[in-house]
Amino acid sequence: MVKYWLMKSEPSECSIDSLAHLPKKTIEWFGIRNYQARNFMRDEMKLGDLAFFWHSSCKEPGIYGIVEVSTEVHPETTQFDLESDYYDPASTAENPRWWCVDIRLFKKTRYVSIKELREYPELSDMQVLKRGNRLSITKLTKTEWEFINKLLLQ
DNA sequence: GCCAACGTTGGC
DNA sequence: GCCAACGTTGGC
Repeated sequence: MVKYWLMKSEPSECSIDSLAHLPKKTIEWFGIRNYQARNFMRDEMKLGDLAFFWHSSCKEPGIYGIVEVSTEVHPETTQFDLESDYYDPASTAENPRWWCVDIRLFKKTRYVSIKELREYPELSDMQVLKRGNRLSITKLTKTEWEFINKLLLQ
C-alpha cells in the first residue's frame, strides 16, 4: 500500500532544480532533527511511497514536484560528520539516533502556491495548511493526493 | 523583519 | 514528571 506524503525543503538547501540536476536525481533526506518527522521515515515510509516536494522558508512557498522514496530507511549520515551542522555527538554507529530515506525526483510539476491550496475546501484538513504547522514531513490522504494531482494537470 | 506557534531543554 | 524559558520554524 503506497503512502502519500508532503516533504518540505528550503530551496537554499535543496531546491527542486538542484534535485533535478543530481546524477540520479536522488538525495539522502539528511538533516531532519525532529522526532515526529524521523519516526515517519523510520517507521512508516516504504520504498515507492510518493510525496509532494515543497519549498519552504522562501518567497514562493508551495508544491513544485513529486518525489518517490527510493531506499529503505537507513541511518542518516550527517549525524556522524564532525564537520556538519547536523553532527550529533550523542549518536553512535551502534545506536544511531537519526534515520532517513533517500528520495528521487519523479517529476517536476507546475507551481501550486500555498495561497491556491488554501482556496480548496477539499484540502482544508491538510496539515501543512494548518496554523502553526512546523512539521517538515506530513501525511496526505489518498483523496488529498488525488485532488492535488488533478490540480497539477491544470 | 515580525511574531505566533511549536519542540526541546533543564532545573526543580 | 512538571513547566518556564529558550530557540527555531516558516508564512506573512
